[in-house]
Amino acid sequence: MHRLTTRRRSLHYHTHLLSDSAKDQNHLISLRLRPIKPETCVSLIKQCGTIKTLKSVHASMIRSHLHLNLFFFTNLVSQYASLGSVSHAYTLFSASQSSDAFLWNVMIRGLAENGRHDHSILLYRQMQEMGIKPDNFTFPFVLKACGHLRDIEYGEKIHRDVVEFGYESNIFVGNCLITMYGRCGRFDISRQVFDGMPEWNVVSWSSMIGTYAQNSCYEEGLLLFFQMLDERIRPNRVTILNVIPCVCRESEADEIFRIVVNNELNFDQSVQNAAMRMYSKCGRIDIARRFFDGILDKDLVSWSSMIEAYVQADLPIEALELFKQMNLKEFQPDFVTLLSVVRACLNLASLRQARIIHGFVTRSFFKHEIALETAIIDLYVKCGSLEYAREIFDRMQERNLVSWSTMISGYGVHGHGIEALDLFDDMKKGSTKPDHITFVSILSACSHAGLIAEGWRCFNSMIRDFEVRPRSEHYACMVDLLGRAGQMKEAREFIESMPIKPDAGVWGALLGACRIHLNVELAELAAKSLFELDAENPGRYVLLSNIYTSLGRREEADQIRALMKRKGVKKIAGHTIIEVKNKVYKFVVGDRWNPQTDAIYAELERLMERIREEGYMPDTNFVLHDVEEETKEKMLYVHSEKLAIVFGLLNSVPESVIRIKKNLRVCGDCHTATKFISKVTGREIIVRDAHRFHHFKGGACSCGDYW
DNA sequence: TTAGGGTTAG
Repeated sequence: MHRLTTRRRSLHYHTHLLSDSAKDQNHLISLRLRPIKPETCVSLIKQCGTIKTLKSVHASMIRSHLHLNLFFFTNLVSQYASLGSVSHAYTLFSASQSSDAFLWNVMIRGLAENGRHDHSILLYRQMQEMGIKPDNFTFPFVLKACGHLRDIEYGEKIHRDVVEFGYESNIFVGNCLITMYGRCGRFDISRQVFDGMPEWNVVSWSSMIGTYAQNSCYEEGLLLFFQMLDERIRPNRVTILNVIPCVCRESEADEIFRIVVNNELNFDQSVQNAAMRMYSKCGRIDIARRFFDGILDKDLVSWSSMIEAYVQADLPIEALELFKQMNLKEFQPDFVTLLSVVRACLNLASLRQARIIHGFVTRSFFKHEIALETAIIDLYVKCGSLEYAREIFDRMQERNLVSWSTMISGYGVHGHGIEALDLFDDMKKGSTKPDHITFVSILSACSHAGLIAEGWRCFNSMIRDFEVRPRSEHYACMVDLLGRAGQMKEAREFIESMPIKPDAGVWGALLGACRIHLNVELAELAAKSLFELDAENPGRYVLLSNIYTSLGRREEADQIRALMKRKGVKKIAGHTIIEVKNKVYKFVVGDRWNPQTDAIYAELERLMERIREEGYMPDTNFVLHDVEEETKEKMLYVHSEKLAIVFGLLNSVPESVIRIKKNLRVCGDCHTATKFISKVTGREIIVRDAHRFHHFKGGACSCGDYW
């Protein structure tokens, strides 16, 4: 990350140099005309806009036999550093015969401002070893460096120095302490410093608010902001930038916006960008878009923020469209933008889009950023292509824990348990140690593939070999593993033997297993806990209701539906998406929005007839409504999965693979029907559901009917 | 004092 910051900084300097070059030309000409006088020396140094000019001034000073005293030295060091040349500054600094705190401060600041935070701290240490006392200018620079490095230990040491040298009541030092502790995640100490200060300025308030924002203490941040207004302190634009991340409600957003207007604060680009994010976070993507459209000179952050807003709002198509427009305007996406765009694609499940974005990344400056490469591996996994995912994984220059875990879980969700285990073995041979997430990946891979003995082996090796203590997620994976395999008694005993209290994930795994094996007794036990622990989750109620329906216990199923209504829990509407000829189409149950609706329904009718001849029997247990059998069958026919598949069949070349994505778990009847469809049409159909992947081919599914 | 996000599972 620091590398990126430096890169951005140098880019900034570059433009800065260009704009100043004309001014510098005049500067150089005037230098040649007259010798340098001591009294004009410092102002000449400060006017230099490029290293080249500064070097000429420096040379003229030597040519003019000017005595380079400490004051001139310090100004030269400072100017070299602020023009981005730390090496020149440091050479000069080291060459100085004498030194004082001023010179050291300038060098420490120069290092910190050029992203060399660790060196800046090192220099602070050396300064003390040399017996030079730090002053009220030293502390802010070096505290800032500690904040950047998240080095709280050294930050605390400097805090002790602050007390020792008697700068505890200095408002500037205090403000920097607040920020340093905040960046290190200790907002509680920041608050102690804030409360202990003898006086505050607008920076103190802003820093404390920003600290709360950074540590996700939004309530506290907002509270302090309004307290600040009560104290009649006028906020500035940085206060606004700091408080904006704390805003979670539309009414608060309106209030902040009103304050900006009333105080006539500069509504510049960064405030506009922030306002945009504020409204998008409150769920008002429309207002965010209005702000975006209103920004006259949009910068990369504006575009990036709006794209991310669409991703957050689960509007991937809009996000990608904006990305396209951004490229047309010849904005080069950077690391942050690309990560957003990858996440947009992830929600779309479009392999074609994944290829395009991958191409973009490959041509960009950031192609070997591990986070981005890993995100793309995950993207290919989620778009159904393990081959591409593995290709990138194998070609990575560097892999970290996350890359390994991603690839392992990729094999897992596609039901390739053996490959996941092989990769896990490879990982163990190297220097990367698996963590708790790797174990979730490998255990769920075993579960998806029904590998019970291997699952047990992994679970037992967690603490023994890797000192990873099982968490509730791992217990949930084991319950899932045992339950899917029908070992219901073992699953129950496993839960009873847990050393920690089972959470919703554990009970949910048991309930899911009960749905497959129709075990009402255990289902009711699990549901009892779930209706307390996870009362808002509609999926839990639907599962139990389905179990009752499957066993013909309609009254109890009705009771569950009534319970949902009473509690105000709404079923999530299912939908399926499919991409055809570069366009993404979305289907809901009984959908008639598609322009090809008539053709789809006609083909559906024909297809259903054909698979019936092959032996398909509609499983009407998956229809919740209390209606006649024949109507039930009709309702199954129009499930979004089936509509999307038929649409895919109608609009793709023979023998191509059909890929669809469902937002919920695929319905049991659709699963059976899809197996038959893959057989009669000879097509491969890949379904991504909320849980895993199903590869349908020749009448069978890769999940082995476990899901 | 300050800007967009932070990759893996469930």
